[in-house]
Amino acid sequence: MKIDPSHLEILSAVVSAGGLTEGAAVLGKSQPSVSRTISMLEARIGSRLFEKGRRPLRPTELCLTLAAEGRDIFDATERASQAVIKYAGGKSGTARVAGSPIFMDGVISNMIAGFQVAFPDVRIDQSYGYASGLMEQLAAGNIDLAICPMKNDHVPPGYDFEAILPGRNVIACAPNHPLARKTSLKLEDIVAYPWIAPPPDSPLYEDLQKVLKGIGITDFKVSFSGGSLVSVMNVLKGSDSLTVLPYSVVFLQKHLKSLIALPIRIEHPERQLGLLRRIDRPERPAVVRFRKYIKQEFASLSHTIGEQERNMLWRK
Amino acid sequence: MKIDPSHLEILSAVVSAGGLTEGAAVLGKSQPSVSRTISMLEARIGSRLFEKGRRPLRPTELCLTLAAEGRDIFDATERASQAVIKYAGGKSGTARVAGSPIFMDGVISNMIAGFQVAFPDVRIDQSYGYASGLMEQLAAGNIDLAICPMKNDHVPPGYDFEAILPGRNVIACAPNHPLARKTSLKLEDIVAYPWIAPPPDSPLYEDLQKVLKGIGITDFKVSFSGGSLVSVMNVLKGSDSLTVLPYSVVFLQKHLKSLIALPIRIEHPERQLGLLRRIDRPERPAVVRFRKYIKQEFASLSHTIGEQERNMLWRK
DNA sequence: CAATCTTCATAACGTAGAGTTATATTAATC
DNA sequence: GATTAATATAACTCTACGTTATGAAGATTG
Repeated sequence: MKIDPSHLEILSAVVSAGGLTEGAAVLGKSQPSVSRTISMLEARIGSRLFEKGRRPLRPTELCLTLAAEGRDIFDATERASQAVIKYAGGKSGTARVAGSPIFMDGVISNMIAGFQVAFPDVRIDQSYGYASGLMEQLAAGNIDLAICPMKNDHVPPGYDFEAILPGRNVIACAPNHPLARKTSLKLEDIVAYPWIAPPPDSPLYEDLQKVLKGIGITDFKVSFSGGSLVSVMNVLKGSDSLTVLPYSVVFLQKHLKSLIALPIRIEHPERQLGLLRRIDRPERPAVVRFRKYIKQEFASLSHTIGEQERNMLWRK
Repeated sequence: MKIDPSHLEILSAVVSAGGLTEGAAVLGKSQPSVSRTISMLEARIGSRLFEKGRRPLRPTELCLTLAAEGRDIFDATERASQAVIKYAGGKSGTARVAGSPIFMDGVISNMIAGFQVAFPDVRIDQSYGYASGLMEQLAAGNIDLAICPMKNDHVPPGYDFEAILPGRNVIACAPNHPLARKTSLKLEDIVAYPWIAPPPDSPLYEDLQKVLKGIGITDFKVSFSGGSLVSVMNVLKGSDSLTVLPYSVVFLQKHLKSLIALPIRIEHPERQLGLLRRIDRPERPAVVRFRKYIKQEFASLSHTIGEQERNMLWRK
């Protein structure tokens, strides 16, 4: 015998409310509706649920047993509703995000930490990639959001791009670098030092070349290449090398005293860092929440950088 | 947002079966029916439950959460169904039974013990009373079944009476009574001993008088009256008293060596012991089961008594 | 890569049942 | 016995579930 679970829910409401009228009120239904539902349930199970001809409705033993199950069912649907609300509000679920390694490690992962504290039930799946690969992953539906530099007017069709930070690179070195102590810096000062390069397929590698060419250096020595941010920082720290990194990355490492930017204004790429996603694929709530969180964090970061900026002297 | 619990059940079936078609088969429904139910559920909660355009249907995270609740709901309805089946089969519930004290204590309670072992989830509410009171209790709906002596052709309208044992009384005494050793008993032998009487409102009290009058004793001494069976037996054991008791009661005490019947055939009442119930009130399954159990036990008891009977010599 | 297979989605339609309001019954109370 | 309060019934509408038939699309295979 298959019993309709919602009938048990109704039964439970009637029993705990202490009557048909009150039960119907609790359920937000009319009294006759509930009355008939109970009658049909009685007919179906072939047993009375309430003693006949008793006016403060008296539940039978079987009724109480069934009502207890009804309560369980009510609780389960309630939990389900809450789960839906939580999910729809972006407070649970998964956001799959990918981006260029240096950015993810140097900036995004710090932001993710804050997000996790605020929304512990949202799972973040992070992976790495560069623009073309990221777009493939987006198209294939393997990731929900890409964080990468892109020229604002070069966004391919089918994608949406929100700029969150102007592309801006700096020459970076370890805080104990000889040049860090110099008060006035000349271009000639930096040519003597070896360079560390990001992985050759990274857009930063291209930036490095352009930057050095821009300041007149065509022949430079790359002493290390291919590492992730942590490796780059470690090598910088243990040597006199220089490198080119996004300013935001260096900025966030500053208080850790592991990186500083040399006050030389260099050519900045025309790209902007931004959030890339497929326009056709509906965003899951957790992704929306994560994306907005990241946008807000970057807005705040931009502002902080802007503040600091005014107190600094940059050489061209 | 109110979610229909049966939708969650269906979702759970689809998820655990691994597809719409299999899920529908498990549920005993057609595939389009299940398909549409899922679609409507998705529309109602505003989130996908299965990833779009994936052919081995892949549940989303939210879907798995809801399916887990669906499983709980399924389990609850299953428990409810089992409870109904158990109840309808008379294997759970309550039977309220009442009867004359001596019978209840001496015979019925022994049978109840066996019933409880066989059906531990049936609760027996026992109480005491005599014919008129029992009928009132039946009429008021306070008890389901009365066990009492009644003349077969004197059953009042509205009641059903099933005879289960002919009324038959014996003169009983303790096993260590002086008369117990005598091989041949004469009526004159018993007049010397004091008598114990049941409560004055009991039909047994009337029987006692008739019996004694029947064997020519009009002037007898009642040394104790009003006790229940245990008190009667205790008094018998500690004195040389005699009493009149239903043969079935004495018979069942025999192996306990606490009572014996004197082999004197006395006048038996025209009443029969039987099961009395209201004809208009539908019997709950547990009551049916209990009543049939008692009938069967009495049939077996009758048979056993009949066997013993043939090997005994009764004096008139 | 076309063909095929499998599985899910959609369409169309009948019906059960859950909702409503209005009203009749009935148990409890004074 | 009259009154009151709660439940049952009636009559009707409409949602939604069930069906079968069929279309569409991802997966698989030669």
